[in-house]
Amino acid sequence: MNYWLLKTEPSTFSWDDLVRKGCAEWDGVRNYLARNNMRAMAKGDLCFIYHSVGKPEIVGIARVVASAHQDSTDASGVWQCVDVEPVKKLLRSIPLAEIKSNTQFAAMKLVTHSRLSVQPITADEWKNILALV
DNA sequence: GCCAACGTTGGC
DNA sequence: GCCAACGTTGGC
Repeated sequence: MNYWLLKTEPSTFSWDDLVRKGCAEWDGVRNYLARNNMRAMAKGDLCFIYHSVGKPEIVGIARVVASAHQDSTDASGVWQCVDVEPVKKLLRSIPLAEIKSNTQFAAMKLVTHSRLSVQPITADEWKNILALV
């Protein structure tokens, strides 16, 4: 099983929106690297949901329920998305500042490639983030 | 195929 | 609101 981080602007689609829907297409991604990462995602993989803009922080955990398929918001057929469902909200959101200030996360894509919206997370990073909660 | 111009993302 | 980082576009 692999781990991932999904970024979203809460004003567009927030953690609460995901909980309300129960299951959602992670659509609207228009970046090739992010798309390739989604293609590598398998059913059952776990993802951190990260809120960008405003209050940057990791807010919850979601599970992949369908691997990459056509993005229904894209007519060209170029873009794909996965389906995710909420697993649980973190008891305490982990702010970006806290991740940046901790040297054990220096190699995280969130730090080194801050604009990538779908990122792989290593098992160690996953475990260490959860240890902060 | 290079690179300048431009648009977007997203932290601060 | 500013600006750095980065992706994309298009002229040559």
